[in-house]
Amino acid sequence: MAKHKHEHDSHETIQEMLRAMSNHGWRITDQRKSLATLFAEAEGYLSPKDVYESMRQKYPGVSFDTVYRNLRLLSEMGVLEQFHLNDSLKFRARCQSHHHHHMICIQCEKTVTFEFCPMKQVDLPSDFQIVNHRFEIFGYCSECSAQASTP
Amino acid sequence: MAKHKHEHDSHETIQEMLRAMSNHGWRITDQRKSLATLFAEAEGYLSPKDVYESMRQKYPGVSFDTVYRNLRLLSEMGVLEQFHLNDSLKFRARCQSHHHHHMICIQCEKTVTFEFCPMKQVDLPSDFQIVNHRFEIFGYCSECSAQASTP
DNA sequence: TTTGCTGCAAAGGCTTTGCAGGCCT
DNA sequence: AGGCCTGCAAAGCCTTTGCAGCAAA
Repeated sequence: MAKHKHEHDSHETIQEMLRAMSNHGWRITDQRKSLATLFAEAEGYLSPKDVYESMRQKYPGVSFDTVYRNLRLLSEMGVLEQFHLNDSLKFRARCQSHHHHHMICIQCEKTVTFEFCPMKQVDLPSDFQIVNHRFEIFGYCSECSAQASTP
Repeated sequence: MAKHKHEHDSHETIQEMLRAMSNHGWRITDQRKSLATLFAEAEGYLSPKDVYESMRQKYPGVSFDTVYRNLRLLSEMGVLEQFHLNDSLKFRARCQSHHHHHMICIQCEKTVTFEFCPMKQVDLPSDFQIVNHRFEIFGYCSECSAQASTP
């Protein structure tokens, strides 16, 4: 049941991503379908290399520059978001639903969502013109801390 | 008076940085003195290139790899902190005094400190083991927004 | 059919590394 | 005097770009 729900969500996400590309006048190629599928099913962050390796399994002929080109295009379009984790660039599907923040596991790099947003509480000098903000909590998710405590 | 105070702070910071290096058994070279001075006096973030350009004025013979080596060593030691701004790596002197967060001007890259920390308020799942957190607010500082509104 | 997209290859940045000589301690 | 640090040079990533052929619309 949970599994079925997850598959449904992934399928929705894939369709959304492909629709977004189409709306921007982009062509839907096999490579881009692979890319959409990959990010819709990913639970954490993916590096360009991760993306290349994964795509190559389903689509052997893919090249590195195509990966980079599409990662960049999708990021500029707001479908993916970039993030620097351990000094290397990573990507994940941007959460389109509503505003929230993440806890990020520094071991497996999976993310856990929470609703609290500090911007509602913070009191700031009025002469600073706010554009956006970041708030992330780093640590070990339940699975990784369980592993660490059973050596 | 304010100027005098600032100079005093810079001087303190330089001494702290040099002492930290010395405590770690590192040698105090002219290049490292330049580096310490530069970061103690900088108000915002500096890229490796910025650092190289600035150091070269006071110390013409400096090389790029020395800049990188020392930036890395100082970061690992906790004297400097790294940050990705506009997709490029930047450095600044880590605030040693007390815990706080920053507003960062996306134009001039200067930072404004504020005391509010969201970790006191946020309520999280107990099975996530927190290690650290980031909270930054991006926008235009008073000077840059004033410039923007007078074209 | 018409562009846009891809793969190939090569170039371009940024950062790191090996080495001999010089400087800090 | 000894060993760390530097500058030079070159290599090593990671990422971008030019180009001809192919594929989506």
